[in-house]
Amino acid sequence: MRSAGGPEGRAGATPPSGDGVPADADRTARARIRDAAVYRFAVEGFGASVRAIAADAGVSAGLVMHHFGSKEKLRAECDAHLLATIRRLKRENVADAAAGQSFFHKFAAAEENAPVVGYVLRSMQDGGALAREFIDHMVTDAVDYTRDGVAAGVLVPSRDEAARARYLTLSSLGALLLEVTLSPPSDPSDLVAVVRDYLSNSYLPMMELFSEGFLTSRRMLDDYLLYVSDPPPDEAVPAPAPG
Amino acid sequence: MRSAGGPEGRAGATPPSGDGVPADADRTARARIRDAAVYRFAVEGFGASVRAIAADAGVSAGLVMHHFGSKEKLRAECDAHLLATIRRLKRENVADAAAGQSFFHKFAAAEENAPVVGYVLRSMQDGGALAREFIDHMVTDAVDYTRDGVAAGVLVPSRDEAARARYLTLSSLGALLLEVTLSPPSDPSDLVAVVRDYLSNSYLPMMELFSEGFLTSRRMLDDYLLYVSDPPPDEAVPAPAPG
DNA sequence: CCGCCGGCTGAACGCATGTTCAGTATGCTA
DNA sequence: TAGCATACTGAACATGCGTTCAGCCGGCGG
Repeated sequence: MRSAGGPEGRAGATPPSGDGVPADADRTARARIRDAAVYRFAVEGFGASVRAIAADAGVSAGLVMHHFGSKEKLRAECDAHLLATIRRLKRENVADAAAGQSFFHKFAAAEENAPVVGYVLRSMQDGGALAREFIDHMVTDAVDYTRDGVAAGVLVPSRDEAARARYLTLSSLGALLLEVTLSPPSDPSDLVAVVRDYLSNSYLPMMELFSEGFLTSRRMLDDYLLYVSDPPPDEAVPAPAPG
Repeated sequence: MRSAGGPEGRAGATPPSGDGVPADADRTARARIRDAAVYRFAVEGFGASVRAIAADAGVSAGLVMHHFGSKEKLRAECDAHLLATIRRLKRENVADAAAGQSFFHKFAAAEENAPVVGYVLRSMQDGGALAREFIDHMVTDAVDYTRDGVAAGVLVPSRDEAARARYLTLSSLGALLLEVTLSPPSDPSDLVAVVRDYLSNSYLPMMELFSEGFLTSRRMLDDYLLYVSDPPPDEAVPAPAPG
């Protein structure tokens, strides 16, 4: 399919593609490959074959190697591109982001960036560098948001703000990751639907927990605080789990 | 290594292995293969090769096929075995399990069942049937525990106990999964150390959240409750995220 | 006009995988 | 002792993978 230098050849490839966002056919093969890779990686995970990606982009497998050198480097470029996209989306939405979760909710529930969400989730499954970076960003943001919230008096202060921010972020993202992994959408375009369902199902318990707590007494917390302020002599590390 | 019918041959294989828990060499090859598979799967994930498993068990790859038919069936048997193990451990510890988390904390922090924990985490990463079953069990248990806790007056009641149990379970397990995926132990035997570190780091924020909540006012919760009791006419599904 | 260079293909290579198979050794049964 | 089922091996097969390579084609500088 698509013999080298056919009727249209790589029309419009060498000259700058011109205006705005070009249609799929009218773009650099390189860019098409990258986008196809993002999509395939999001849908199938990073085990997706170079040949499948190449087929999606309408080129040969050899060309992928020609442009990117190796599958690993291709993935690295996808990671970089995704990180840039996320940063842009974040910047665009920072205005109406009130709480830490908020950005992610809006972001993940938006139809148009299903591939981005899928890719990030895959990266989390994989433990890649992107996931680490993404989560660090989320944690940093959460620290900022909670600081503001505490200052404004709408959030309860914590004895260890950093630990709380990390805990809340890991819980939110981890739960979502687990949910999506457990019941993956049959059609990848349903990803956002699954995400939205999960978010709407967890909203009530989350709000209850955030507003009313879970334990009726402070005893376990106080016990723990007492415990860490005066630990038993034979143990350096605070504690695994008193309860 | 270990040619067919060497000096010791399959000594003690056909006759019942006799008493108690036999040493590694003195056991059915079939059992050795299964255990090696559990270990490899836990350490490397389900991409671990049949040859590697066979080598660990000290047999040829062909024998694995002879006993299990296919890699898939081998994994199915590992799943079944793990599920049985988990149920046993649960039964043994049900006595001193007070809260929903408690069992899992003790279970995951115990040195001896690192392979079990690793295998379950891998299964969650993979989205396999075992993970679904395991989590369903955890959720069911959480429902029971919270019912008891609410009845005893130590836990705040929820407007949707099932949803809360699921939310709490997915959050706990998801966060742990994410943490381990993000910074996997270099030596697989360090798994429980990583788990223990994570648990001790999240204990304070968790206790704070459970005891003191996160939001200082009930407004968001009340808004949501008002919203679901009288939803806007153009929308069937409750809500994605008001805030 | 020529030659070159870069985008691009299709076939091939090397490797790892799951699986098959013919064949060997061993213990049980008759 | 003969025969048979079973445990087991080592080589081989088929497949899919990432990657390499010789070569085609077309635009562009001389």
